[in-house]
Amino acid sequence: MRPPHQDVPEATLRRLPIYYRCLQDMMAAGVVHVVSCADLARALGLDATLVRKDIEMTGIVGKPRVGYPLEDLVRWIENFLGLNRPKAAVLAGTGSLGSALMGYGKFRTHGMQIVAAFDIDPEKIGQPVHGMEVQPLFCLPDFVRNTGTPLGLIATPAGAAQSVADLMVSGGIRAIWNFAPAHIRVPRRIILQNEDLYYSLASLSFKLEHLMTVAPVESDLYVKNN
Amino acid sequence: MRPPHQDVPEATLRRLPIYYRCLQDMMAAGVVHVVSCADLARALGLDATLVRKDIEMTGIVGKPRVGYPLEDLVRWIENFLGLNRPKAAVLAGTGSLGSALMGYGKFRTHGMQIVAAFDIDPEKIGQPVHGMEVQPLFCLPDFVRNTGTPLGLIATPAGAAQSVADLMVSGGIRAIWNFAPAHIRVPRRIILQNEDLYYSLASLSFKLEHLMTVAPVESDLYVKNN
DNA sequence: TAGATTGTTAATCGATTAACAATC
DNA sequence: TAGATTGTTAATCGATTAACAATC
Repeated sequence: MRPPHQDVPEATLRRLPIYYRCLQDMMAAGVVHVVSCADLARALGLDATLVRKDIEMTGIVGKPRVGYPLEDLVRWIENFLGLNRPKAAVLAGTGSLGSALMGYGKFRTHGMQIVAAFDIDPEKIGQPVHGMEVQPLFCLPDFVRNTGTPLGLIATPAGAAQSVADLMVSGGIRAIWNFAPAHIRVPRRIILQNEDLYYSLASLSFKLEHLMTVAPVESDLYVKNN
Repeated sequence: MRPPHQDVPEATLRRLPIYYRCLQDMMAAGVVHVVSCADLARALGLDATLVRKDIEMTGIVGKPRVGYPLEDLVRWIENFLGLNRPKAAVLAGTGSLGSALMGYGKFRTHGMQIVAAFDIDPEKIGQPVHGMEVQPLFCLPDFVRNTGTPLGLIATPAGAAQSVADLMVSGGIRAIWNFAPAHIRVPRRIILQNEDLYYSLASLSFKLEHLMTVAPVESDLYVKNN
């Protein structure tokens, strides 16, 4: 029962879900019932020691010479990440993106359940979106307070993001998942995760221009001359 | 004209777009026309030296004692990341997410333009989505080949993601931006960027359970006892 | 027993931070 | 000139990789 549960590196936190999906796929395939770090590393093109360290963070104890029982490992990661304990979430903004988020049915089995949706547009308020009635935005803080909802999703236009974040914070939200293309500021105690497509696009754009040329031989020579 | 344009750290590539947006906001506010690394660092809660190193990667030369002309800096980052040279992109999958992506009008001014949309559903083919006629999926490879489109977006269900990726690769795509919740494999030369919400959700879930308690004093004592 | 794999400790590598010299 | 900020080099820190001992 080793894990400190503190200082789990961000990088580990990014990789564990990848292992999780890969292991689930293996389980679905049903070919093997035990998996070693080397197996996982090979499947994902990673270093085996890195995989082992990551997996150790979950606290599971494996069997030398054998590996980890596939199903056990899946459960440990699931439990470690909390994917089996869905967090309630409120959604602000029911445009195309917000609506798409509500349609992601599998969020519930992956740690989150959207329990209410809010919008400022009178035309949308009262209308059902994916079977849930849209509520007026000003009701959001009270809803968060009264239900103790820990997580808020922002899927508004950029201009509204900061004020919506403030509303969430005023209601006592603990974490914000921001999909609006805007930089928002929140108190230090709030967990903020930005899912900004423009940020992703920027690095993709760079790579496409610069990294992409795994150049043919002549060009390689040219490059070396620099 | 210093930058190697090779080995730009991933971390730098993630932060530059953040600076870019912040600087644009400053420009819009119009209060200042010159900015120092310390200014930027303060605005974003980062270390000033870190900001300077990142900015140096773009190759811009600043003035000691003064800083960087705001507009110049914006242009340098923009040019460095290639945001001013839109890349053509094809979209596969025109469900709610794909449709939302097509609706992101500002992609064009941020490095990407969706030039064609594909789907396998006969009901969607031929229909317009955001003013663009959906084409049958089997036409995708030829389209990519004939137009030299460098970038492919996958917004299909998980089950279809790998085969769509294969189609894109067969057409000669150079980069794939994958929004489907699935692990896909591509040849090493292809740039692959995953935008997997389940991965993000997993780390958010963990933080919500474990990191969130910036605990009151008694709890702090308790934690120390571990 | 022999050998493969885990668990753990040490070495390496890269990114961040700190220190300082150059300069407007 | 004095001082703030850039540009650059050195120190620190953390994550990855390598080495090895423990174990089934």
